Amino acid sequence: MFAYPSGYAHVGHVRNYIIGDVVARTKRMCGFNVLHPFGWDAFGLPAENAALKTGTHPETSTLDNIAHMKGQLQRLGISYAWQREIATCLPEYYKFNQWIFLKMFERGLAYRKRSTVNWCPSCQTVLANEQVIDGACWRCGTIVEQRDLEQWFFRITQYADELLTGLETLTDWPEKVVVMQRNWIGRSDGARIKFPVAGATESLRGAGAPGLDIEIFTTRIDTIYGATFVLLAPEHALVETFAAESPDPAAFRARNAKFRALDREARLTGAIEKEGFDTGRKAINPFTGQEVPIWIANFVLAEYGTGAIMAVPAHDQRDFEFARKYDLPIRIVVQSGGRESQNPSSRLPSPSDLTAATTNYGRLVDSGPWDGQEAPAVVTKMIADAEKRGVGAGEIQYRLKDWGISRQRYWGTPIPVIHCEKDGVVAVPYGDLPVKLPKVTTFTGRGDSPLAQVPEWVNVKCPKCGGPARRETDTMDTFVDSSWYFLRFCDPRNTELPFDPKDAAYWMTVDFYSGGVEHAILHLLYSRFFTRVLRDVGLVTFDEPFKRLLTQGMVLKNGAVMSKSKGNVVDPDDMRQKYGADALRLYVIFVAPPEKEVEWSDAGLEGSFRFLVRVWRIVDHWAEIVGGKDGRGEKGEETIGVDLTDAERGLRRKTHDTIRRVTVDIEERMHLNTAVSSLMELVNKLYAFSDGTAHGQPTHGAAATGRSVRSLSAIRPQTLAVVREALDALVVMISPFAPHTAEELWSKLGHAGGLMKVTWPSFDAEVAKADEVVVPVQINGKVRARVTTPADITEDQLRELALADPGVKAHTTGKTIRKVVVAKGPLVSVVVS
RNA sequence: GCGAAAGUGGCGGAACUGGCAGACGCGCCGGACUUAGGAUCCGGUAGCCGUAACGGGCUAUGGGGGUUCGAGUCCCCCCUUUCGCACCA
Repeated sequence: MFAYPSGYAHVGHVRNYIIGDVVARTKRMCGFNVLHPFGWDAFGLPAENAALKTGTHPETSTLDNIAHMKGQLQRLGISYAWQREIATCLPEYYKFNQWIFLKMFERGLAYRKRSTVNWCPSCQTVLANEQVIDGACWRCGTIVEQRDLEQWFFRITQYADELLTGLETLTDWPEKVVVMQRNWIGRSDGARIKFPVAGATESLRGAGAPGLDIEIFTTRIDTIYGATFVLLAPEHALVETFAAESPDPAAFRARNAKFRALDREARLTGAIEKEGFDTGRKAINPFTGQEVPIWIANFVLAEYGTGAIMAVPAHDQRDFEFARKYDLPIRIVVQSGGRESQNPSSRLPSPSDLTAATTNYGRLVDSGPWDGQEAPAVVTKMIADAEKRGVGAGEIQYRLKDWGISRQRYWGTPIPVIHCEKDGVVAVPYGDLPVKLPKVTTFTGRGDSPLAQVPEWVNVKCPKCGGPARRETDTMDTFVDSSWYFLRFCDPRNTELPFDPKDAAYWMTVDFYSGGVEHAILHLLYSRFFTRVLRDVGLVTFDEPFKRLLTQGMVLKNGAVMSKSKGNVVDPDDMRQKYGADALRLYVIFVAPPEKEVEWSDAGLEGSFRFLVRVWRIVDHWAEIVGGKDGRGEKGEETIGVDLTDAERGLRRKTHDTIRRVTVDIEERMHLNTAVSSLMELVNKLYAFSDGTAHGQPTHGAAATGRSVRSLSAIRPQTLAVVREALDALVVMISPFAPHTAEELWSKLGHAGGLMKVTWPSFDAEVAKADEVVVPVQINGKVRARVTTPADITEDQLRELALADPGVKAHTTGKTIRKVVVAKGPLVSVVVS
């Protein structure tokens, strides 16, 4: 588990940890060697922002917060391997952020470029595309601005296709997350096609330039005969060229500038009116050979594809609207609907009758030599044709962009490079790692990198030439820290490598990973990327880091997500003081399945508390007789199962059936809430078995005497064995949920040594099976009778028995029996008429 | 607009692969124990209609169709909610 040390954990956070702990404890008892570690995502803006306000250094506040939250988790009895605790703000950790960065730099996976980036004016730093939600900063919700900056990027796009195909192997991930990642990566198969600019003059081409082409990207090359104009993004490189040679360059530029401004606004608010204007120039459609006008349009995105498109108004709704608005030609080249016409041209609607674009694939018409052919076959052929003629080629586009990791902030990992006037960008030698964060004490929040204020840190000698040089003053996005922390857990104290590959091979991959859906793209995509990079570096041998993913629901209070500012935070420490850690643990598990959102309820917590008291009481009731020194052992195990009364057999069956259900619920289905209800049923059964004698206040051991109606000598050894079996199983199975209570009860039952060494109970399927079953009999689909039969009855016997039943006869006499179905269940279904 | 998931008592939720809908808990009602009970134990609790009695009948899983001996579960249409994507050419 990994958490941002905000200072306090509320029950929403804690729910996630409890879910993990239940699984970890169960697996441990099942004999697995479980790695259940905890770490701190300790770098980040909030600590630095707090420093701006309060003057407390981020390091101080972060370490204080960690200490407090760690206490909260420990008090809840979460069984973390604290000896493997890590914190990303420590040089021992971030040294390897830098190490990995250098490996990526060597491989060309970390690079620097100037580009337009998302700038959050409130956080005073840039954001990756993934970190901009609806045009706003993912952290503070401020609308982002665009800035032109020189930035470090990770070349995640190099792995785009692998990240996409890898999704298919993630069968234990929620489909929702897989779909979100697939959409984010956004692969489009299409073609890049050149539309030469008609009549390109020497001045336009520039001296010796090969020719002036507009390259467009399309996924619908099959509609290219319907491409009746070309649209450029306002940011397209040719726009300025066209402006310069236009009759009124100033006006041209002004109109375009309006689009660029509008375009940014549109991205933030949603839809805008599609607008554009004619450049006055023409391009040549390389398939039809016809000249088509070139326009600039505000809805064409510069950052996707080539920043230019061929417009096919008949078969693209956006182009259609644009064409109608500006009265541009529309040419239909795909038959709509399909089968209604064998004679294509005769039934085509007239373009002027169209009310909307038809976007279906279908038989081509009015497309020269391609007439009558259909997608997808024709798409392949047309791309091949374009390649042959040198006017284009097949191309795959991704929506995914490279990951901008530079942050102009202090509280993060320094990027380990040095800028030398002579040698340019030089990597810090591995031997000089870590590049430690200098102690900056004044935070201005100005938006330049705080590290730049520390001259003795910034000014260094170039590792190559020894000349004067400056350190990079940006720090890394904190998502870098969290992209590989799970690997560090395998070998957290390694000083030479991020981790020993042998340790990673032993522990990885992560079998069970849980967190909120908010990580569906950001963290989970970056981690998948890092894992592949580290694979290529040779540190791991697998592609996917997380085998099974659970996206757990949030805990709401008064219908809203808990937050300090809303004042609706439920503090686990308060609840623990009132009801105990175990009741809190049990409640958050029982209230709903892990992946569902829940509304916090004190009454529900109280119910869980009551259940634990009830467990305590029933164990306490029997403890002395069952757990006493003369009770355990001699009179015990050899007699179990032999010569039992109905009630004893019933309890035994319930015990074994409960073991089965709870085991399946936790280990396979992750239905932790129903595992608890099964345990509740077992407890109810134990009360019924105890015949109303187990009541009164919970005692603390000896006081049980006198309340028990039966003395030890009056109890059959068989009874004792059956009860002991039930109580032992109950206490062990409840221990993942309520470890403290279970531990206490375990010793009450006379066991020496704690639960840590106990193995999970196993069940006997034979015992768990009922020996008599009540079989419902349906007549024409309605249950009309029930027959009681031995469980091992054959189908034929059951059929006869059912038909002979008086209740069934009442519905069948005088009618014809059409059909009798004996179904597993079992159930008998009779059809009469 | 596109895509996905979900919709079950007063409430949270069960129902595993198409097989007795409502497990378990909360709440509520009743009983026992008690000077007392807001503790505890026992029992009841989907709705409607009947009965002297219950082992009675009907209707019920957002609405409407369908497949099936049998549908909360599968298929089609619609409604609502939540989430994701949103000019990606």
